[in-house]
Amino acid sequence: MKKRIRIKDIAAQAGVSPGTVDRILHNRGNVSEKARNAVEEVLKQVGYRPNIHLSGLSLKKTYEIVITTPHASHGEYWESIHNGIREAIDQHESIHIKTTYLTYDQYNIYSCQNVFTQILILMPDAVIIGPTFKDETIELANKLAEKNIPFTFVDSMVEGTSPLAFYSANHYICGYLMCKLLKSLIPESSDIGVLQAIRIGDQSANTSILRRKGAYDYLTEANFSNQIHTIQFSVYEAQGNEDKMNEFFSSHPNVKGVIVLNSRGNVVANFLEKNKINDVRLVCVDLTKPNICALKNGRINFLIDQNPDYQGYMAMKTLLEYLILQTKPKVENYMPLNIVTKETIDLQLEFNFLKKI
Amino acid sequence: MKKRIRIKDIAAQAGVSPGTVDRILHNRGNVSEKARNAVEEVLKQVGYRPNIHLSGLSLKKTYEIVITTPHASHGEYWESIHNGIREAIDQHESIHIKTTYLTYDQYNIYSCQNVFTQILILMPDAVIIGPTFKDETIELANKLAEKNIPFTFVDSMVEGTSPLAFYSANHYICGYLMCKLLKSLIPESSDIGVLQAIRIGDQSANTSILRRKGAYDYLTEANFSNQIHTIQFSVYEAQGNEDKMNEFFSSHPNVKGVIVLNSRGNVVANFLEKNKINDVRLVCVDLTKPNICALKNGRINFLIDQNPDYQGYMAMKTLLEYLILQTKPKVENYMPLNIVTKETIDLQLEFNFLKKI
DNA sequence: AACCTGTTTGTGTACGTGCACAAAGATAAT
DNA sequence: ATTATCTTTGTGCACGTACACAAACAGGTT
Repeated sequence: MKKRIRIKDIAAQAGVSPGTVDRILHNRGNVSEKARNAVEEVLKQVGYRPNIHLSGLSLKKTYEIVITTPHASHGEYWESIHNGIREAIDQHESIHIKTTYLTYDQYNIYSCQNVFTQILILMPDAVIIGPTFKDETIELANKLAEKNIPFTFVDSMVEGTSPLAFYSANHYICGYLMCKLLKSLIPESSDIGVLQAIRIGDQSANTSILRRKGAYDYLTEANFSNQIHTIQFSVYEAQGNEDKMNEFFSSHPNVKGVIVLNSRGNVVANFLEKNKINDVRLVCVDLTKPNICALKNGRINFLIDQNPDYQGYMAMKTLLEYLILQTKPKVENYMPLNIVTKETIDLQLEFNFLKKI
Repeated sequence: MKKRIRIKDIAAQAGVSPGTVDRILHNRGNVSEKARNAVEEVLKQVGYRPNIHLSGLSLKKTYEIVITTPHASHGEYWESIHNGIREAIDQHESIHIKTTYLTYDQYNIYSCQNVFTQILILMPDAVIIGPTFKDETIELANKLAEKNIPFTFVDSMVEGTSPLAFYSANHYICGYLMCKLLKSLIPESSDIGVLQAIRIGDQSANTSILRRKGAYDYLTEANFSNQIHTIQFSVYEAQGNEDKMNEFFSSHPNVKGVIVLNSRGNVVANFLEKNKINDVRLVCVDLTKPNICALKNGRINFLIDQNPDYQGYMAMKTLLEYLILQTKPKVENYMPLNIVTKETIDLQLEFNFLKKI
């Protein structure tokens, strides 16, 4: 049981006052070469780890942190990320934090541009970004970097930026896995359907694209010789989707398995339910309420959880520790992909809830 | 952004001094009815949540906590539980804790009895129990309850005891799930093998028994009409096991899938590898190094993770919060059962590691 | 009333850290 | 040498909580 090392101890060992050590630890300047060297020498030896909860206790500053993601109302996925962020703040209650949630319409590029402009005006201490539009995100990232404002990504990473860290599912592996699981559920002779959303504008950062690539690569590797059909899907027009699925399933009767690359798996599940199509297996992503429902009633066979709450939690935690302790985190962080079934869903949900860590 | 409520605030509102509030919060006695009522009234209204990290700061007491489990050397499973326990202690660094690890041989009842006697002599402030022998555990639990020493279970719960909480996988569902997954991997016509360890003595708390029940119940529900064969397995005699498996697989050529109810799935995997049996699928439990290896090389198809590190973490965290803040936790806590495959294992491992929460 | 005894209440300090402010040196200008 | 200015260093307080100790009160006995 080794004794914890304090600022006071370091000061004594280096032959200076605690104040001087504090100035060095926080880069406040006004320290002589001599003192700096002495203290840094000691620091190297002892491996000082400050206690963030006590730091917060006497910290005067209030940190302003902006969180920008698609509107949470567009799905519980983003809500979970927001919950994780709040959890991290709760845990660091001794630190004064002012959060501003600036969400945008993920299907409207102007909404996103507008919000990103606001962020730069606000000049926050840090930013959490849930990206959608690639070019806009890169521009924001560059401007933040210019101003030395640290930022983290949740949900996905955008190439060409230098975040403090990102927390994302590995969407490629996710797609790969979905197809592998689906294959184990359907007859050898069956075709496969791949459902994805239609997007307005060009956003190549899109998670669905990575998932799709993973899915196709799996099928290639597994020498899948039957047909693969794509279903395009609009997020807005419910009736149009109904028609499209109707047409799809009647013209492709040999499709016995479908993967849904976005979080709207429940729409397909409901369609199958309504039309009494009982021999089509479904593998989907995201533990949204309707998806959970469809998993429980057996329409969805496997559901992949990307741990959005944990993403948000870590994105915020990382920022706070960087702001207060200058801790440099691991940059690339891929979430575990949890495979959830009818049997394990309740355990999974309870866990996520009590992940009050 | 609601302001945090402090002891001082409560005191002011109740018209007493902070010292009095403190006495009430910590049941130190010597408080008049009048003062107690006034303070408890305020407490009801404001919902005071003390900050455990600051409590630790001025706490004089050193808590002695005993952890008793099977030897960690018997498998990385218990080591993971121990790691979780250490993690919780790390996080509450401001609290003075003295831990004593008293491990026993899980195949030797005398070893267990011996260790449990020692615990009672030590008179610790709290105990974490990883149970194996049912009767001995019940006796220990009763004696601890008599002395008002709180305790938590990890790995499994023993009926007839009243722990502060337990953190365990739902072994029944685990077995059920294993069979369900295995079924999706093998031909319709295949038989199934169920491998379990031989135990010395009678321990009906055994996790394997619950898993087995789950497995059989699944097969019944799914109207499985082929044969189910049991393989008995000794943990000690490696050569004997080799012979047993040899006999088993040659006399049951129609077994194309096996579930292993204990953590030694890798033994079967290695046997299949060595004997070039390529058409038998395996579903196993626990992310031990050899199991991970067998998963990666494709011999094990699904591996179930019971989150042992999280069990240990919560078991310790719960005790600390009870000791310091008198927080009464949720008693029954079943871990999520994570289904891990070749594709997701690396993500899962990285996550467990950085679960530095 | 004066004293003792036991109960109830209030006050003050320590814990580790951040930061404001005072003190002490150092350098330059008069 | 004195003063002013700037740099470097040290000191002390606040934060929220636990706990030791002192103060105040109540009741009973002489």
